[in-house]
Amino acid sequence: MGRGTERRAARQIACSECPLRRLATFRDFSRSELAFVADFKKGELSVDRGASLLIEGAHNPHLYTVLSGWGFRYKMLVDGRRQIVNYIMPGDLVGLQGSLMGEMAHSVEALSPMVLCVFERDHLMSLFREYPTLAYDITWIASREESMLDENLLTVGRRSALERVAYLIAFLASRADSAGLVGRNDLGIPITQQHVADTLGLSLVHTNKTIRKLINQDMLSWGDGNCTVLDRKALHRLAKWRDEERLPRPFI
Amino acid sequence: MGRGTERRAARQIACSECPLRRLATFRDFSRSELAFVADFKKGELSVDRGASLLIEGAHNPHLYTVLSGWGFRYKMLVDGRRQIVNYIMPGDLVGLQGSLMGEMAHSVEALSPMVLCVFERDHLMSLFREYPTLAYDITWIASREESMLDENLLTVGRRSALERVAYLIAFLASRADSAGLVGRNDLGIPITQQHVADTLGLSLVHTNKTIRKLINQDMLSWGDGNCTVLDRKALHRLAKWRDEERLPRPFI
DNA sequence: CGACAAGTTGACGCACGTCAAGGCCGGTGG
DNA sequence: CCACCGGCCTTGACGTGCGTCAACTTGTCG
Repeated sequence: MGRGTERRAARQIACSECPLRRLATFRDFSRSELAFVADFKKGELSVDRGASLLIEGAHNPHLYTVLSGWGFRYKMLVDGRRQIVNYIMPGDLVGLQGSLMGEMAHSVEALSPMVLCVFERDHLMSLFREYPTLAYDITWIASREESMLDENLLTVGRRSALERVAYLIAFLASRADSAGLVGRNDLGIPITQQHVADTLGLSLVHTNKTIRKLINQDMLSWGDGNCTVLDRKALHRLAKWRDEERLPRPFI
Repeated sequence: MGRGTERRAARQIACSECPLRRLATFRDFSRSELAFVADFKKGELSVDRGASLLIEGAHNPHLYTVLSGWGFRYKMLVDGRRQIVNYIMPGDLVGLQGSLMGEMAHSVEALSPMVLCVFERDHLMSLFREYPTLAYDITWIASREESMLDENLLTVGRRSALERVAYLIAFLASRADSAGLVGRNDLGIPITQQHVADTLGLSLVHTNKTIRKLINQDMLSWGDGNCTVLDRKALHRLAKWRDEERLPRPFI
């Protein structure tokens, strides 16, 4: 499928005991919804850091929900220029676009070891038929993705390099929060400066110099392929951040 | 609601006679689907060029489908920098994100006189409950929007100014095609160079110089707030365009 | 020990931004 | 009728934020 090892494991976590569902950020399911999802789930997929989950142009019979780990979606031009389009973390739905439209229009790669629930795309229609509330949730999730992309476009199109970096780091930290990735012994955001550059439309060198400025101002620290936020308020100020109300969100 | 006049008109076009539905690009409806949509529709909205349809931060009780005309979605930073995030044309759904998540995260403005079908967002859940095929369509539409945004991000982040302009014009021409806007006496794409600049993350002056290069190479022409494509292949080549399969698409 | 991935830093160049001025044209009002 | 204005496009001169090139460091893995 791609570089990096990968293996399919038998089901390890029952949906009823899904650790994500306990988090305050995610909405509760009715008993029957839970039963449907448990049946919808066909297995689990574990991949290493660097593994390709989905590849642009391919047809993939599966749909995933991230159980743990980080990843990113990206597109490439023929000559190798890469644009990271968004990041993926626990609770996110992966591969919906391919399920609906056939061919994937982007690739997905793991930033850390990941575990994903596997669903079959052929059963998606039955979800829509039998569980309108879940169908609504899926649309909600797609719509949330859309609004993240809008904001990322604003960032790449109209913010300066310094604002862009501040925004991106604050954005990732905020999402990590809401996905319940805080108190754990995860050391921070598992990205390299190359990822930052490819997300923000900057060169690696200029990205490095910009990050360094933020480090020198004690807004964040960088080490070992890991970024940690030290002064979130300062980042928000720099990035002209506007927080949105954060409602409990759905997840499949 | 915004600048520009605006008026609500009584229903003028019955869904069963919707001119869009006759186009090859849109999928056919069953009789009962059509009946539902006809009932879902609460009226029509006509606005002039320059009118604001939706405003960032506002709550709007409506959901729209574009019947005719062009518009665009945009976001702004506090200091006035503007980023156009996508364009809107016949057959597109407008305001879904606000319907699902409450507050609008972007604004929408008309590029030409527009007519829109008005739906009430409170009835969206009943659509999901009673017409899973329509719910599926809505999700499909959201997913299509997502893949357009992905591509726009790639453009703004990784293409050069010349590639960006070529890509954008080709993109708009292609969408206009598939929305059935060709043979009509519409003279072209109704945008100003300021719109192009705000879409591509460029300055107005540099945008102008870039467009001029394309005009001098007879790839397009510009006049009277209107852009016309003269050599689509050349634009595609320049933009490193990849065409996607174009399936019949849904529309509500 | 070499090889490679990730980060760092300085020197230099260019693609783009900014500033400034002017042209064209349709609309409005004297 | 002309005078004036504002929206849109155009062009030149000049400045700068970011890209490119190149070299070095550090850590890790074999």
